[in-house]
Amino acid sequence: MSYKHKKVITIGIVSELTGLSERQIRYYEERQLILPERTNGGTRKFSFADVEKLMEIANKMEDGLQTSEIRKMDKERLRTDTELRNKMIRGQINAAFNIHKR
Amino acid sequence: MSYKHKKVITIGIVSELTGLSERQIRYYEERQLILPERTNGGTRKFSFADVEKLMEIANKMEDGLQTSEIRKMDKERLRTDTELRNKMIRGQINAAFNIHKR
DNA sequence: TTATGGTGTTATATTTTCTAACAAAGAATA
DNA sequence: TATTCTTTGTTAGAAAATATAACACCATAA
Repeated sequence: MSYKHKKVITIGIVSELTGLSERQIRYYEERQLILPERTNGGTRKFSFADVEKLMEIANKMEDGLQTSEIRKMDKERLRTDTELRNKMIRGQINAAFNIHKR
Repeated sequence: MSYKHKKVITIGIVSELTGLSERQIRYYEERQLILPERTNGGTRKFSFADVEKLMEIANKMEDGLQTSEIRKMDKERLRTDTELRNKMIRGQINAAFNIHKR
């Protein structure tokens, strides 16, 4: 996996990188906006991608959005991304078949 | 700075990523093979580049090298790299002057 | 107005990390 | 060979970092 997505950063460092309080970070996890991994002992581990995500969340919160709205946007984003990916895959499959058809 | 070089990983995670014991990692720092940063409280922070470096160190140790020899190789590597960079810079400067000379 | 959302703060427990010291096995050196 | 040095494990105790849970408070939504 890429360095960007590897979960290796503890919450104190994430707090420094994002400017968010640990309280806020834990709350956003509770609201399912981020999903850190855990050590065996239960300590949270975040990725740089999580850090980026948290900065986006901070921006949206500043714009007056609620966590529930952000959550919905995330889900919607996932849906359209998945849809697009599937379309592209179907396109590739069709192309592969058509090449050999004529 | 790139994710690869940002110092954000604590020693326990580094230990997991590299397979080295915390004792070994601290010892290699003592021998100046790596230079982690510190939090205000004194906790070490490593980068992915440090993790890569540690894997190289592990290989060299397996080959029977001593930390002092690895240290020398590092210094030598730094020397030649610096030398090469300076040569290239001088080359660029010369090229820039020559272009305008004729 | 009342309920919900977001965050700070506090308390207490647990986990993680730190340094320092001692021991031991193997490698290098006198 | 005898001695010193290198590397690593282990232990102990302190300090730092993180965890959860609860309470309070203000702002905003319903």
